[in-house]
Amino acid sequence: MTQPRYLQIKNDLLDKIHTGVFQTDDRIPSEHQLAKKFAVSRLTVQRAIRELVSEGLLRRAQGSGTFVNEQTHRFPLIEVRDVVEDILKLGGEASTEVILHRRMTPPPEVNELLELEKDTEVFQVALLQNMDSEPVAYEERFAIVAVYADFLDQDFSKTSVFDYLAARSKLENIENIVSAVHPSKKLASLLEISSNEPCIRVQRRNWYQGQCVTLTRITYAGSRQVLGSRYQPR
Amino acid sequence: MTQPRYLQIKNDLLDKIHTGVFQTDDRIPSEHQLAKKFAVSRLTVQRAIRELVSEGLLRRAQGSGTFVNEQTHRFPLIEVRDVVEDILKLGGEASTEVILHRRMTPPPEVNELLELEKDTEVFQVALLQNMDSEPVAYEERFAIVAVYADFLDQDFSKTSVFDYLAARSKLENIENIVSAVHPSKKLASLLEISSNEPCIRVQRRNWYQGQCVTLTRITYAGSRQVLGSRYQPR
DNA sequence: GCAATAAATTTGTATGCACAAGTTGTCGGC
DNA sequence: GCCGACAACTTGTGCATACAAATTTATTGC
Repeated sequence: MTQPRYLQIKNDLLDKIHTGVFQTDDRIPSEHQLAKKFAVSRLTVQRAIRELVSEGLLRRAQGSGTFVNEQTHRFPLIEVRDVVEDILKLGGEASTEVILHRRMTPPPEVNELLELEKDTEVFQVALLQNMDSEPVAYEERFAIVAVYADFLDQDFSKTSVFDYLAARSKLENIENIVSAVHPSKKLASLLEISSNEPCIRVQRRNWYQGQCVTLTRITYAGSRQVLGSRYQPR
Repeated sequence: MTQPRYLQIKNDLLDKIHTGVFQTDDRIPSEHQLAKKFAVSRLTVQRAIRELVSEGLLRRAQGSGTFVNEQTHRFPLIEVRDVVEDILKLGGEASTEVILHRRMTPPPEVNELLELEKDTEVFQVALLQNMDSEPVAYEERFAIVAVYADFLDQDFSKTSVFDYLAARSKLENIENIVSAVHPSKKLASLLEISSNEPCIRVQRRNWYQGQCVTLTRITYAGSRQVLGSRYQPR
């Protein structure tokens, strides 16, 4: 069982990167040089390199060369799915209660996050996610009117907001911020927890064509709620 | 400015997947058929397909065909890096204080998480991560003695634990759990926060050869600390 | 010395071909 | 009816070659 040549080359490069023969920002030998060295065609070398580029270890610039990226040892800590999806996976019965669903002028704090001018109107939807009729998360979303014109026509107790957005694939850049907070009194009562119970809050912003188009804040119901993931590296 | 042909093909396939022309588990036309349809060489089609495979949208089986994967709309919410790395990126001055560094018999609760027999010894290290001499996170790690024999020889105030583990590449399966907690009294005093302040806690377990080999718990110092990421889909 | 030009280098895209290897379905023989 | 042999199909790997496009380096003209 011999390894394909492009894999041999890929592993050789990988090794040189990991052992420090190639340092960050070094230029690696050109495709032509590598092809000669390994006695293969340029295309075979290119395949090895392209895979390493797609895996983020190398970057290349036409006319200039191929360079080593900074090695950051990063891997996904959590992946975003729909809350409903998560609940269903756990075997529970999910239901969604629509608390708010309207057009409004956001408070200055939200305005700032959405990078909007003053008094611009946005859509707002607030949902309470239940599992087996027990609240698990409070979800609040703001969306730019101009981008999501049919927002108010949606029935978010059936279609998930996530699906609605994903179907339009208007996600260009996503920022996620996770923090721990105490819920406000109103939120505590909605989630049926003490206002002294620590909660995870996930704030997400999506950009489309350089503009922030949605703001989402999900607060999970206290310490009985965790976010988890499993991941196989390589 | 015309798009490369392999991209045109890729986008055409992407579109057919998103609009449901190709459903989950459908077999898409063979490379030969697509090559004929688009009037390009097989390699050009192959490149489009290979990229979609590496992005997880398609899967292929030699001799059988190329199939559509389930579309899960998932993307990384946060990525794990080293706390020290994070701090350095923010521009502050990072330092690490080693609180504990020893061999011990873990309490039953840790024993269970590591899936160990009673009275098995493990290495324990506890670190306090500082930024500009202000504590930002408390890091507690347990490692199986048999796997990490040279654990105690490491100076974790210099080499990060993450690097130590990554260099040995003994990570086969990783589980992450994020929760919100109140710190214990001892922890609150170490982190110099009130014990009523909500904190993010990340618990990570790594498996190697089917066995859980490390357990890590990082508690971030209260609400002045958040986890974030930015991500470009596609 | 400086700037425009030209040449060399390097990656980007694409074709056509060839053979290997795995999978599936068909056809015969029994 | 069942099983093996075979053919057809599909993906996997690989070569030689060509030209385009971007960048860097060398050269030329002033």
